Amino acid sequence: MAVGIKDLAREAGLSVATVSKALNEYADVSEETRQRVREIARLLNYQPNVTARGLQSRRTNMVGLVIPTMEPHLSDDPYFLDLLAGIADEAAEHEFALLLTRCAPGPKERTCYQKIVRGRRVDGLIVVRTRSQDQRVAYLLEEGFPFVTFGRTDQGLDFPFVDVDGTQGVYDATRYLIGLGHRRIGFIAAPEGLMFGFHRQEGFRKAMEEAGLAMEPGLLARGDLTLQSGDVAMGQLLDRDPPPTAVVACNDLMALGAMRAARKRGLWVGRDLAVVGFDDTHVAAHSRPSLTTVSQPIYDIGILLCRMLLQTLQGKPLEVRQILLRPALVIRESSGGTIS
Amino acid sequence: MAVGIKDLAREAGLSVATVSKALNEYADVSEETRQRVREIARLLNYQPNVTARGLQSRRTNMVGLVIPTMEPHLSDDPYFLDLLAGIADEAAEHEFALLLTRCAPGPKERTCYQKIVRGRRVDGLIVVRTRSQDQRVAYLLEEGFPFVTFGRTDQGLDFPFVDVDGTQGVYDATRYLIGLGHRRIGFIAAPEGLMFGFHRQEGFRKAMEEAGLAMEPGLLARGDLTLQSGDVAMGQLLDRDPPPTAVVACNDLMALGAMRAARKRGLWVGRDLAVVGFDDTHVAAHSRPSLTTVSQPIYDIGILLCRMLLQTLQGKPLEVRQILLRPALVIRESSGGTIS
DNA sequence: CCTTGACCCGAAAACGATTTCGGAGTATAA
DNA sequence: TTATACTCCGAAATCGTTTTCGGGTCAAGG
Repeated sequence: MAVGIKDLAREAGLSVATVSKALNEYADVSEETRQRVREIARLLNYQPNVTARGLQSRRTNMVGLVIPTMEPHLSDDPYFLDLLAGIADEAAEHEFALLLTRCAPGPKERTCYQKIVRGRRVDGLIVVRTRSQDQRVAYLLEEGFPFVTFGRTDQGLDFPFVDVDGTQGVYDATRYLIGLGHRRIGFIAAPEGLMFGFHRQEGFRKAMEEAGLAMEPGLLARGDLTLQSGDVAMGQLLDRDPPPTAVVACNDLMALGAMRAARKRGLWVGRDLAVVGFDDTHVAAHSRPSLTTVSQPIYDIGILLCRMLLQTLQGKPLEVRQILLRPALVIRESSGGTIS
Repeated sequence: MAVGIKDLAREAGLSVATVSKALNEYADVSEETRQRVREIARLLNYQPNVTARGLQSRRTNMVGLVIPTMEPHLSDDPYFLDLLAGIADEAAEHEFALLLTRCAPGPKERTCYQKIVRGRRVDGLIVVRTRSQDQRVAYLLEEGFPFVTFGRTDQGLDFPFVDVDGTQGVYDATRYLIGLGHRRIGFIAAPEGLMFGFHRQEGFRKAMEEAGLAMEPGLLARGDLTLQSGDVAMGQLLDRDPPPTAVVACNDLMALGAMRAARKRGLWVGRDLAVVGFDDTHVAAHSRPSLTTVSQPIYDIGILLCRMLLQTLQGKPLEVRQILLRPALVIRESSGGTIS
């Protein structure tokens, strides 16, 4: 059933070597045989065995991505899909494929990466959702394995990355709220260790400090990025006396949860209370009230990440190894809270 | 840098053959050497080269999935991500990885599949979003390549699949609307050729027919599954005179678009007008008003699909080759439309 | 006529593992 | 003592390509 290069050789009355060279644009094969071989290959629908070719060339033509979420359901992070789309599209553009795995952060993670790296399962990796002390980055650097990350880390290592300036984003959002007159602003943080959560929180701190506003510990809650946790966190914030008049959440999902919690208490978000999120996922635009949030071009980031990785795989050094994108504040209904 | 089986052999003073057998639980190697080899492998952090192993075993330990959407951004189909998660999780469970590609339906599609199949890039494929005359299914069957689909087709071919009974789902939803007193019910259909769209529309037709209600052509609009197209389609429906009092959309996204269109015309969905969707994506639960929709266990479907595929790859015949799941109507606010 | 070079082609060695098969060594039975 | 069986181990083939390197043919040049 499967037709190999030997079949072509037999059919053409040539050696496999010549056939191989004919198909791969070698110079030392006559134009005539090249055409003949091509024709036969077309007729027999020949496609070279990727594995064999990979063994010989020591390349897999695949980039890998390990999704590091805890929960089985991924839709909690809707932006992952757009990121994947960007990566897959750019990869396809260069005849690469995307190898997808999932592995929760933890002790098994190292093994997972070892299998991929030492087993040469892919040519390069894209690491997402970086952590402050990221063992994955350290490991890949130590192995000298090609990779690019989405996000920076906090361990003083040098490696190529693309990141969104979360500090700037949340800073802008918070200043906007302050500009509206808000003074008691709550913050729903991400789990500790997540680099993007840290940066975003920094933006909040900075904006508040600049405005001479105290950051009450009581106005800082922490969630785990899920909608439910945003609901719970918002409940804690609203229990304060006096409660905040505005709340910044570390991501859209928690912002949505926060809105739900407010609603349950009879508060009208966008009037009694302002809420802003981060990510500008599709839900943000179509929730009621629509969510004011900070937008990052996630699909394009996927493209960018993949492009950078592929370029290093080709041996070409990157002109720009580290990219920090400035996100944009998107103002919608949820931030129209009254100045209390 | 890379440590191969030869390195282990040299280190252990054994032949590569013995080392290989020691690591692979062969009987003809003494317990003592087995232990020693294992220890050395552990120390050197040996991981067998996946490509070489694959060439020998003629298996890649990968399942493939080609995403067949037209648009670059995938979030239009939020459920894809959960499906991927299910597949990836189940694959990981069996030491498999998921190879992801994207290829829009069209003439290039066949080439894309040929490369994968004849190039033996993966051991088996998962085909999603089946079409009535699906060339992909026909091709895979013709090649005798292992695959499972999410969705049936309309070409009288026999192959393993998992599907959700869209007819039943929309039937239930429509009957529910009829039960509320609605008589003029619109339908926003999916692009032609998509099998799930056909089934869902059938459910609508059946319910209407049973209730003795006419299916006016003017109350049938067609979208392309995006939110925008739902908006447009709803516009057309509301231009009818008299307009429908309820609308069933083929998926949640178009339902959301429909709600937006209604809102733009000053209609209050859930009071002036009923809208129901299909999929029960996360947006559905958190839109305002929340969306009444038909729910399918998409993550579990991913698990199921992958499990079926892996089982056939192991040579075990499937006890159940074709699975039709019954979806559940989830009643929320958007269907609370007045009986006109 | 011999040499040189250009032009094609094929034998064979990789790539890194697995798997077959035979052989050496030792213990047991005749 | 010899035959037999059993335990381990290693040489070599294999998977399907690519790539190196040498050789054969033929025309042109000396």
